[in-house]
Amino acid sequence: MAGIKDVAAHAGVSVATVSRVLNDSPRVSEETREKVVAAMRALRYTPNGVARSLRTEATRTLGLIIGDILNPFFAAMARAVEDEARAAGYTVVIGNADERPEQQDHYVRTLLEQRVDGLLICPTAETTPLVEDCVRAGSPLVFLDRTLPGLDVPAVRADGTAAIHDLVRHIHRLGHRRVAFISGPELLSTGRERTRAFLDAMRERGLDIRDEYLEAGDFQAASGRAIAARFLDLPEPPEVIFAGDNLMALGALDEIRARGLRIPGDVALASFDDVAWFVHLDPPITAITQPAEELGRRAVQVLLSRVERRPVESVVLPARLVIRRSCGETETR
Amino acid sequence: MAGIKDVAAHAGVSVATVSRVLNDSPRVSEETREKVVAAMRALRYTPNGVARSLRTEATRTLGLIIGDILNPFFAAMARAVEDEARAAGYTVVIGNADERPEQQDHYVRTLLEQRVDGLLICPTAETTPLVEDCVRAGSPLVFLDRTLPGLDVPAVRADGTAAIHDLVRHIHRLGHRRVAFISGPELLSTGRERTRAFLDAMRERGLDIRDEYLEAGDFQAASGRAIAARFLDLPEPPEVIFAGDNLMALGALDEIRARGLRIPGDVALASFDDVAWFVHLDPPITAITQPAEELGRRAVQVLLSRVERRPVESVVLPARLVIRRSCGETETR
DNA sequence: GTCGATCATGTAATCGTTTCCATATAGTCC
DNA sequence: GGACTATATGGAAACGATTACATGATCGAC
Repeated sequence: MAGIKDVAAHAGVSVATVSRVLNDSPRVSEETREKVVAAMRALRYTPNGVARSLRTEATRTLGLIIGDILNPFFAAMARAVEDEARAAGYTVVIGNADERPEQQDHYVRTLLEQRVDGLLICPTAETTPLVEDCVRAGSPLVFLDRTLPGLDVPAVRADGTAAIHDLVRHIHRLGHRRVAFISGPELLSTGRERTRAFLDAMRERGLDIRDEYLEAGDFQAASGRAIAARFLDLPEPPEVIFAGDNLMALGALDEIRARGLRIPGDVALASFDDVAWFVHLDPPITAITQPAEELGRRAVQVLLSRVERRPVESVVLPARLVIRRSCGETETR
Repeated sequence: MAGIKDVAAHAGVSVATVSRVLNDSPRVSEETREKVVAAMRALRYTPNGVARSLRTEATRTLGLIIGDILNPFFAAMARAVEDEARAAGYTVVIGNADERPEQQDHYVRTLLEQRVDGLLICPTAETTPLVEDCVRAGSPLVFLDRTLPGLDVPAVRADGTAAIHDLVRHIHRLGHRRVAFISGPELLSTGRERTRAFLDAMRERGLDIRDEYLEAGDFQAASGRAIAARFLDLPEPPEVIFAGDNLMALGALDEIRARGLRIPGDVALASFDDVAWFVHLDPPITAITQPAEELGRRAVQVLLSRVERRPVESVVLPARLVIRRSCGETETR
């Protein structure tokens, strides 16, 4: 493959000059520039980004380590990250951590070796020593969606507290009293936050929370289904099931359907995390929507601020309740 | 950041030796290896992949240029590509072409500059000169899901012909005669193939295809909805609407629901492309499922064969009909 | 006509690895 | 004990760009 030397020879100039036209330096005459451009075209020259990166210590590449690209919420964030990065002239390398700390570490290591300019991580449950090292070493790191306690890393995430309060009020006004929550893992900041908000909101409305109405899943569909089944098997089953993410809501939905129960007549359903097809369900599912795209975009902006050593602040965006029909139709009060 | 030189100095050996332990060369004594490993640990040495790539002319990186990561079919392929690549020791750079040839070109150019070892492309409609250049230059290229006519590039894709014949038979046996097809763009190989298979299958069963029952969308939800609306406005609307991909099926579903029509009583619905939530709909949607994960995995295998200069062949996997309830319950014949 | 400024261009060092070749040491064989 | 081989290590040249510094030309001002 042709290199800068070949172009220089072909155009009858030095490599320095070729490099200058490559980088749009003003220090080169129009005439020479044209000669060089012609030579590049003739030789089908493609600049070697690897060599350039070695010299300039910048790869114009961002790493994104994500739980699972199949989860529509993550997919939407990934998409936005990609768009925003491209707009800023960066490409992004995606790593699926699959919620496994060791796989997350694999990607942190690999991407660091590839010398990405910055790293966006949706951290899995545990803080790993490797991540701590990164923080200490000052690698440009930004957490996305979730945070890790005790680490001084800027984070871009949504806060569902207000939306959960709204949801509980909505449910309450609909006349429901017994509401069960399929929570997320206690180890994830998002899981903790949602459980706490739910409990607070219930207490605030004077609704008691029975122990058997609160169980933690793992943010995957199967756990949602199993927990919903246990709720429904209770001597006094809940009137409402609120799932802590879209996949567990899906699992709960399956269980409800499998039992031939009607929503919201027999049991109401609500979900944290909205996904496009909730609105196509019958009835459409009431859900809390997170601004996935904006999270992705903002995360890139924050990360690029860090990369360029500008001051950086964490970002918290509100989630929002979207009332549809799966909890009931008319609010009474 | 510490480099190989620092490690060498710290361990009291030469850079060559450090490099050898880095690459697991057998030509280094156990004693020295330990000294070097200790030095690496002490200095928190992270190998510089950029420098290594420059020297070895290999980046252990694959590029994946895809229509839209938000489309669950593409997301599933991307996920599989990533898994398979990781298993082989590669990372994946993803580019969203968004069905725009110029954006596809942007990524081809960028990834080529970054010297990815191979490129997986889901080509957009038109063949661009840049892609032709790549083929001519012999860059390791594999097409995924779609092909481009007249280019000698291995492709990994699904063939829906048999499944479409099965679907038409299913519909026919259910007693339906008037079936309309929302086809994909004529410019995409998948669009063409599905239309042709549908027409063939209909003819084979002696069903006539009225012109007004065949209209091409762009594989996006909005076009599916608009075309479904036109079908339903016809003096004699179809008994069945078959959508050429999952997003257009979604659009059609919206239109049907908006009109308060019942599925399959008022109009039946079927979709090319299955997505997880079709089964949660009421009624569950009859669909043709493509082996997205296997396509992704096989594509990586084929691409790596090319990269390693082993012989390469295109792969065609069958799509499969999944009968659910959206076309009717009991087949008569 | 000389001086200095400005501009276009060239020379060569550099980035952090890998790897070819050379070299030193030890071990084996006759 | 000398010749040879095997083994462990080091020196230095790549890889393909960027860039600090040097150089020669042109030009205006005095």
